[in-house]
Amino acid sequence: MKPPRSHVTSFDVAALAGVSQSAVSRAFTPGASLSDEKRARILDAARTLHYVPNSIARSLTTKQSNMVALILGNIDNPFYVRALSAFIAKLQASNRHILTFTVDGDTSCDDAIMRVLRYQVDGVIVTAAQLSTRMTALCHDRGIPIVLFNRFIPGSDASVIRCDNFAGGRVMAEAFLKAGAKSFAVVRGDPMGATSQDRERGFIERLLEEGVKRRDIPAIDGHSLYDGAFEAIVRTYPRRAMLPDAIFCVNDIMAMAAMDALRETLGVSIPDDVMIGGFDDIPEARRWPYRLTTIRQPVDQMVDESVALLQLDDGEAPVMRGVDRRIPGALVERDTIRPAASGAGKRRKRAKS
Amino acid sequence: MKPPRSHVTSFDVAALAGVSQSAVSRAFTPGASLSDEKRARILDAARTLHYVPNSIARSLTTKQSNMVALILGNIDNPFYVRALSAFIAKLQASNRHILTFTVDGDTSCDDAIMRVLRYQVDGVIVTAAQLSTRMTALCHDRGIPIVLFNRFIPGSDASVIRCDNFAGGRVMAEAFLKAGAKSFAVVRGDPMGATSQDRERGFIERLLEEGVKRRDIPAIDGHSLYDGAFEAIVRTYPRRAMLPDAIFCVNDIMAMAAMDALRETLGVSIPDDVMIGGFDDIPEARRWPYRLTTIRQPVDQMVDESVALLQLDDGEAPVMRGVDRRIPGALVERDTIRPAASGAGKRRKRAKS
DNA sequence: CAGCAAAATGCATACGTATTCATATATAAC
DNA sequence: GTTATATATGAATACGTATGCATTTTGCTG
Repeated sequence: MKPPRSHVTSFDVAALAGVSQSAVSRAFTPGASLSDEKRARILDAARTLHYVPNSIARSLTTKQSNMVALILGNIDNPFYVRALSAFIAKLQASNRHILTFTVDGDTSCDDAIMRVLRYQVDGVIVTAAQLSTRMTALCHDRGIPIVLFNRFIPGSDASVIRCDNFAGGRVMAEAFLKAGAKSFAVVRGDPMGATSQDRERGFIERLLEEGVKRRDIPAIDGHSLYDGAFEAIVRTYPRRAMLPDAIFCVNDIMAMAAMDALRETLGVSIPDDVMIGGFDDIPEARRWPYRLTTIRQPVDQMVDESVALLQLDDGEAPVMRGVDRRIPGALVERDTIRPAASGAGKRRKRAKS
Repeated sequence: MKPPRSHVTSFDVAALAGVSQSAVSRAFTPGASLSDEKRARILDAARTLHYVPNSIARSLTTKQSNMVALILGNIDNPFYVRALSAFIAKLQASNRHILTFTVDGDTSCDDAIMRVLRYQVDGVIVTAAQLSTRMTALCHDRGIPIVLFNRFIPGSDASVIRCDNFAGGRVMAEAFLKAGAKSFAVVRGDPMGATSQDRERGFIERLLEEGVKRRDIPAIDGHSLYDGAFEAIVRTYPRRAMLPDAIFCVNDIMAMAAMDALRETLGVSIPDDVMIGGFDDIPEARRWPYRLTTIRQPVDQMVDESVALLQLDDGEAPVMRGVDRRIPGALVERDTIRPAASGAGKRRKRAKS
């Protein structure tokens, strides 16, 4: 029925334009030495033949695939969707192509890397997934740069770009203290993940300085999921009297889950009965009925720096390793923490941000 | 510093294992004729040399890149994130790789297709983006199957898999009618998009049958965005008295926006003061405080059928064209439409779904 | 017009694998 | 043991492009 994939090659175009195949190749290579007249004739011929250069063949000779692998876990968290979106836009703008993988329990990140290596990708970005140091070594052997986005793997020499989670945790504690909170709790994500740990540790450190006892800051496991946090909150606080003054959730989806759970099951009022703090500043956080006070991760800047670290434009540069860039986040004050001034005041509408 | 990308090739492995390069190639090709003893020796050699087959070179000879392009617009809508996630999982499971593109106003879908064609992808899936018929022709010429996910482009012979949007609209109207609604409004997305139009048309058709006058069903443009719908609702209903009995939003994010807007600005109670219907059944729709009654799109089934239509496993099959598969959605009854029985009753909690 | 640098062009080859074809070896049938 | 058949193996080549090198053409200076 259909012609068996009739491929138009640079030779066909060359024949039609009356030039050599080399000339055709040069016509599609910016900066190559070729007269304008000939280039025009070639492009004309290419158009009439519907010729499209074959990137696969190109990659074979140049050893540059122009592809970047993006390995993501936990796509349920809107923060990583936001990051994904930013990565795609950024890489697409520089004419790069994105090979996307998702990993979870079943498909380990190492598997994904192994498959990606076959494609000679120019770089690998890993977000929200675990990665063995053996794999980073394998990538580095082959000269493939790899950067961890908001992940830290002890003992690995992979580069990492992350928000300053520790400092962010401290800032959140400070905000609670200023608002007059005396009792606290923290809802953490993956108890083994560096991201969750750092935020929690920063938070606790600041409270300890204020004389709060460590055992008075209970940790609740929300597993970085909406449902996980919702159920954990319901289980932990069956009665309103048990609530602390302030709950720090190490990311926004869990904060939203906590708010939903507390309002639905106990009918509590936020921030009057209990204050809530989040982390990430996902788009949903600013919406009614949440208007969540949170720490904003500068996603775009983090993405920019991640891509820059790949050094895609300089094929000869040695791969960066061991970089650990911590970018500060910023407190976004909305309606889930009482304003500092008013001692125990009424809820007050704040300017939209 | 670093060795200039020392690539271990099948020749190196062949030399170490004392066999020909052909044998190495066969060792990595399932089903190839090769003795077990030799295969084992080759795999051993490959392991010690850290050899990884080069898929680029492989693709060049086989003309099968094992890559599928995924072109997505409107990644702000969680429904498409959900679809993306399903596509990745599905394709990954069959050892396929995904080339991801996002398009919006700036980068048109046609541009993305042009870039994708260079990579000899085995198939293209387009979700939530416009596409010229010229491009589908170009793909078909090259034997590349292309399927539109929840899009319909009149005059194109690209295959499309979509939810039965028209029928879904009718079902939603039916649900409103059963609940006793007498006045209506519809919040639409892209007024030119077939998806939005079909849902709206189905909805209206059913109401016309009931004697409702067309001019009594005002359309509000929400642009398929949370913010767009929020503002449109606020603008359209400055006073509670102006509200209809029921508002059908052609997708869930706009329904959530409508609920947020109405509750925040007018303090209305849903479904007592106004009933809301959505479409998609995104994960957020079932959460408190929404618990949205909506039409569920069977994402997984739609994704499965889309991938099946690509016929990736049969390189010789002629590309399917002109298929238009409409998969029915299902009404998910939650708390934003009053139960049918109670004439104009109190809000009643329903079982979690 | 000579002389020379710079640009333009074509030829030939490399990139790393899959696969066809021919040959060698093992297996089966009688 | 002999022929027929299936299987294993290697040599050689194709896939489509980029690029180093040699050669020709152009442009420019004196």
